[in-house]
Amino acid sequence: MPVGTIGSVKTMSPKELIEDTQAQIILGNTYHLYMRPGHELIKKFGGLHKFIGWDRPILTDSGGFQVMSLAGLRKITKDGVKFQSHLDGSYHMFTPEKAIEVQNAIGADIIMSFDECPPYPASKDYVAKSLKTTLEWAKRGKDFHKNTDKQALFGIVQGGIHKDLREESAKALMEMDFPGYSIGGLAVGEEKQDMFAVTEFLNPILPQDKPRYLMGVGTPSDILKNIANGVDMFDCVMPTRNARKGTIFTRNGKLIIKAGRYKADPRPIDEECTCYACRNFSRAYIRHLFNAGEILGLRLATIHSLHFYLELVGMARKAIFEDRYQEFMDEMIPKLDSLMK
RNA sequence: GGAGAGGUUCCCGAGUGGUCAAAGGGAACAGACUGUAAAUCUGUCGGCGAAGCCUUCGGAGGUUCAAAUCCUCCUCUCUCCA
Repeated sequence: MPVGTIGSVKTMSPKELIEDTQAQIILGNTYHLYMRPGHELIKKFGGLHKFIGWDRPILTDSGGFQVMSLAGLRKITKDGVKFQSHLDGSYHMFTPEKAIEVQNAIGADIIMSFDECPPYPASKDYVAKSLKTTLEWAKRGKDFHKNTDKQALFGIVQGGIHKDLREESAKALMEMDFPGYSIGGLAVGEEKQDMFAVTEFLNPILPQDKPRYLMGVGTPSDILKNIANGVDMFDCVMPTRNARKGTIFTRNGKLIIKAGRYKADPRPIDEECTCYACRNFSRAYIRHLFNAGEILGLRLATIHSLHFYLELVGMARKAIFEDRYQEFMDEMIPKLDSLMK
């Protein structure tokens, strides 16, 4: 799922997302859309789909991630989180009910419980306490959410890298019976092996017939490995953010387009790729656009990276259906996170 | 022809006796980025393996313990006047 935090997958029009990257669903963010332009305004426009001109599914994150990423601007209490706006310094109270109310107004198809995403490292005591709060908030949010026919509310499994806490979290949420389960609090600085250990551990615990969404992950190889651990859905800013900063993902590894080695390289970003950027433009040209600060460079890099991510998971899906996923991973992973030289 | 200003490390540009291998910016080069306060941030940027040494501030001499900085001549550029 490409990430469009404030109602826009940066540099991409909905038309490009559909035609050039094959995106089926995108993300929005409750905290950011609440702060600007405001959920009431979005509601007046008939919801986020209409406001941004996107008629495919949308998933909104609840603002739980901002509890961590805006740590300097908020205070957590049992009732919720008091944020100080990163835009104008004004104070705003987010409660689990408020997060649902805002998400109801925004109108995404899949919405998230309000959670605390604990930082890493954090003491186990802290993670346990935070988890308890997050579970209470999940219950409160679920009780508050009435629009269940049109908006599927997911619970978020927390618990850091601790298996006992993860199990406690998953089972408590399953008791509440959500239509889908998110796995949060990973890829926040812990060792990769710890992240994979958590998804592997949760795989047999979470229900088979409900989607599992690993929040905020990740690199191409992270995604393939977590698919092997039973994850169905991913979102990550990496393909878009890194593309804008000149690191482009390909099936042969990361390509840093600004590197001098591509100055006169006539090849496309990826010779096997069929995306718009690769069909029409050389590495030399895209590098030139980046070095000259031209917006088109950011756009072409984003088109390619999103196209690649979505193609990659499409290939993974196909490999699963053909019962050769392990083989597929063994072939792809060594290349994916290498640095193209 | 006369008067004045100036030539600094890839570029622009500080620096007017020692703390200067020389501020700052740009360019260049290398990298980071995981539920987006991000078209951002970090590092390198004369040579040698570090302490240190060597070469460098238009050119050639000179003064001084010490010169990018002071003096002499040469050379080139720019501005104004004729």
